[in-house]
Amino acid sequence: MDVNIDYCRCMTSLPLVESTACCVSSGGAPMSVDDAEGLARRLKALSDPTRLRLLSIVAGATEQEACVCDLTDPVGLSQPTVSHHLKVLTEAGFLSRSKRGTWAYYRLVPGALDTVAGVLSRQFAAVPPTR
Amino acid sequence: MDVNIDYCRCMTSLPLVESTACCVSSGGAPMSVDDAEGLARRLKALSDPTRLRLLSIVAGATEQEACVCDLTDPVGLSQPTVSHHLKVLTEAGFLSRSKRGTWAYYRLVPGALDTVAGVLSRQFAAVPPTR
DNA sequence: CTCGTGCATCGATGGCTGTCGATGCCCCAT
DNA sequence: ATGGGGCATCGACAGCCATCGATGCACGAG
Repeated sequence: MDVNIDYCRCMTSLPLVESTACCVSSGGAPMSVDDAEGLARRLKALSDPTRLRLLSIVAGATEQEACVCDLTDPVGLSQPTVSHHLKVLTEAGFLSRSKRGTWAYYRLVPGALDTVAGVLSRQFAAVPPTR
Repeated sequence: MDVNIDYCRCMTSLPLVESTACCVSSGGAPMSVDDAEGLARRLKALSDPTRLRLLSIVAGATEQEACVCDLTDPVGLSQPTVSHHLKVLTEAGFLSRSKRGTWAYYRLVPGALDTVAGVLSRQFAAVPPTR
């Protein structure tokens, strides 16, 4: 809001005189707002110590599968809190949930973490000054 | 707090009777609390759409370098807010700051994002049931 | 020296979020 | 049918955070 179009004064400064202007011609287009929000939402799901530990426990569990009762004690939090974190991770696409009998089993979604890691590596690769 | 050691009843259930126990023997040790907090802190710095866009603008800028006045208009936020975000990214180790004259130039710290991406890929690699 | 400019910091504020106890639902065993 | 246990949801609450205007600081230009 209040997008004051007064673009840095880059366009009004003399060329070749870099010491009097802080111009950046931005070789590549910046990340789109939508892409940024999507990636940020997934990263936000990962940016909690408890959730990271839950993921690592599930990843290291037998058959890469764990139910809620397996997770409350290792992380030392209440069952509602653990359920909440698992829901966040599931809605972010990192865990899948399958209910069998009275238990709800969570497992890693294959490739979900690698996808985020790949975006982090690629999206922000510094473009060498070859252009 | 209140670590009630009542470990799931896994150890008290009969072996081979999987349908009456939700046991998980957890092949690999879960992520340590310290590691989880450290990674979570770095991911939290990345889990904001504005900060992701700032990183991408810096990455795409000429010489991979940009000052604050280059960044306020593209993201459409006030200068104090942009300064705040840049500080967060700098303290998390993703940006470096160098002041030249009146301008403060920010640039990507080489390898910082790749390190986080690598941890995400490796730390949670599903251990195949080979043990 | 003085003025203007780029930037960081401060204080305030509204919104989000991690946590818990209480509760309700569903499924299984008896 | 009845009881119990696993789990999700609800409501509440405290702490954190993104954002802003105002202010202060440092540096360069005149």
